[in-house]
Amino acid sequence: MSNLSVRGAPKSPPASRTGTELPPQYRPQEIEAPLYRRWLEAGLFTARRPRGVAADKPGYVVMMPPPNVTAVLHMGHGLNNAVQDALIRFERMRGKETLWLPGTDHAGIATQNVVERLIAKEGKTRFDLGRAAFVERVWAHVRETGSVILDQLKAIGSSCDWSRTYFTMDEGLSRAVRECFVQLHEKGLIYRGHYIINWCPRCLTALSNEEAEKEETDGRLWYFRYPLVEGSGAVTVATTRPETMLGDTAVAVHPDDDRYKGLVGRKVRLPLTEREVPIVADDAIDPAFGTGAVKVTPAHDPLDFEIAQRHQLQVIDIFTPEAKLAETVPLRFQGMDRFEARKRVAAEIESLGLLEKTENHRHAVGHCYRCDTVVEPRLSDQWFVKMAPLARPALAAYRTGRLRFIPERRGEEYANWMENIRDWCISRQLWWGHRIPVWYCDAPGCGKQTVSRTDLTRCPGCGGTVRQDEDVLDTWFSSWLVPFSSLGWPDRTADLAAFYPGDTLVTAPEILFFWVARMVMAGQQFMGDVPFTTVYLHGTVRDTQHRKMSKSLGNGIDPLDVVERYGADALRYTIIAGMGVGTDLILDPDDLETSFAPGRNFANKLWNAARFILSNLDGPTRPLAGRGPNVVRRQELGLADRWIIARCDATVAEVTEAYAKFRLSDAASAIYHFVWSDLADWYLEQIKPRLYGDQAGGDVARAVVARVFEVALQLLHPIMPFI
RNA sequence: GGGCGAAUAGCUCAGCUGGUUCAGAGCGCCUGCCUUACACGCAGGAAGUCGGGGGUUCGAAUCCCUCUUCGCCCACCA
Repeated sequence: MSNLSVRGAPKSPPASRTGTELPPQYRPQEIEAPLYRRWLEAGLFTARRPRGVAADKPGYVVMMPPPNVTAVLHMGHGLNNAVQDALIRFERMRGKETLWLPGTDHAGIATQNVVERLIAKEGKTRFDLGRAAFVERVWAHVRETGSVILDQLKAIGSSCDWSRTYFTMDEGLSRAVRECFVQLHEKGLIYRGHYIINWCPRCLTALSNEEAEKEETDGRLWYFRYPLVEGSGAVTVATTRPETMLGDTAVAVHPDDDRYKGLVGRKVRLPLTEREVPIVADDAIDPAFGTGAVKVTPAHDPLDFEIAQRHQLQVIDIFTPEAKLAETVPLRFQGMDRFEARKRVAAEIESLGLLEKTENHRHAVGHCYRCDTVVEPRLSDQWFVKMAPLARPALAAYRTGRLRFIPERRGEEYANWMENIRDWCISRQLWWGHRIPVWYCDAPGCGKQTVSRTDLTRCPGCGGTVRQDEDVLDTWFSSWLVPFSSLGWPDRTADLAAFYPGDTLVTAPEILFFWVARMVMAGQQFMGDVPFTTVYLHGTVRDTQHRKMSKSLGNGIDPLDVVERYGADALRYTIIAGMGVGTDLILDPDDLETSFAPGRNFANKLWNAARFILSNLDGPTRPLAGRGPNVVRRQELGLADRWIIARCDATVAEVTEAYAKFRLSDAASAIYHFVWSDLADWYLEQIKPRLYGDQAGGDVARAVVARVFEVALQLLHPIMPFI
């Protein structure tokens, strides 16, 4: 907004406002929606002249983090979009061609869960409907409710380019997903493997490492004695999961551990199963933990699985997909829930006199990020993306400064993740999502596996019938492409040429790895450049006890409630003024009045200042700058006039810098103080005698106040666009 | 276990490169005011050993060390 200046040439003669009357009461409800409609009708948010086409106009592109298609607006969205809108409006006012691209995410697990709950009310499961009917049901739900969240974003004033709105399951974006899969496969970066993955026994699907959220939990460490098969004595192992001992196929010790030197190669008899399992030596064992001897359950622990591979151990899967005990365990345990089995196994071991002791033990346990169920490590066939080759350029982008983070420290988290990257499990045992584009030939003797951009009905090898992989892709496998798939990729569209790479990504730190980091990797891989150059990570909305606002805690605030009561401007001002760079926003769900007082009071103040000013602009108003006989000459300005003009210019500079540095709360408070303390409390009071006609200079005061107030409103526009 | 932040008025937080906008803002609180824009307001006011301790410096909320307390991210010690 560097082109704003009090003495700069006025865009429109203030005289045009002469005689305007505002209603005495500030009623945002009556102003905001009609104004928003006018903006839309005028097409003000539609990016028209892409970069390259009109090279004289620099661009500014922001990709909205697409909300889940079933989502309803919460304060997190409110904060996220208030920030984006402030940035996009600021750059738009600075004269850039802006694109703020909105969309929705099909949100595989989340949406499938929602619809499953819906049909559960009819007493049905997805299996009752069958795959095709269930997917159709989800589509129906999406068609019906999918635009709710976007309409809600409009209510808070978001100036998105709605003409380019996308959905991650649109035809075009689905094509992008296929193209991406095929290309990565061709480069050897996608593979199918038999590994231990994180499994949610409630959602019945694999999860990525990021989707299994570690939570520190108070647990227990049980010490079990496994008797030696030959001779007397026993080996004591320590475990946090007694139930898995039913799937043990070995005991492992460190090769240099003198305590067990003579035992390696011998066997123990596994209690409860009477299975004889070997004692093996493996470097992965930490002699310092527990007894230094570890029970090995290859099917249910990643480390144990690796040990099993090194020693060719038997692998026994003891769980069903629901994490109940399977037929591979003694009959009395079969069908038992894993936590019930934990108690039973421990109790039986104890009754056999084989429980040496137990200890309290705090450790991290994975939980499903969608339903919070304790994740079960499970051995299965899944598709993976080899991540190290993708991470290298993404890390380089950060190291070279091409990509930066606000606040800066988040960059180190990003780098740390990139440096320790692990392969990405992308297959999900769900029905809602992009189906994996792989077809298997059933013909005897062929068995060919084909990865294809187009649907197949016949095997390209033998012409036999094929069946498509049953699984769908991780939701984030479409999200990570959004910065270019939403612009038309893989086609070379004008939008893609014009708007890639974008500029700023505004999001919550929770999805730094899920989404942000992967977008950078995909951008580098498929477009040869980062998708954005600045990542602004804002804080979280919390209640007065600093708990994250959530539906389950019932401590949320409905932003639309706030809009209804105090207006979108008040909501937005409160959010932005209350939020430091990268810090959390604390609001009291039980006291909206107090929580939103800053915004509400300020909006009301502005309204009344405007009323006062407009009601006094009844005479012909003179321009402050420019040419002509009417222009206010410098000598005509009084001390107060010169002071408020100086303050206004200083505020313009301060606010412009604050916006440009993403210090939105600084911008908000600078405008607040200018309007309230300088303009309202001092200047407006000072000019009253002049305006009321009993002193000279009323026309000069009118000229000054009209211009100064106009500038203040312009400065405020990114934050409070309606007023 | 590794990495990183934060601690300033009752509450939420500014304070960016050590020094006259350095002890600030909003809310809350106290005292007056329905002064013809606004009581969602106006004029005033009280309120902080800047988490504790040590250091560097002419000078520290700000830099260093240390302790305490909260928080975040990462992690295959079962």
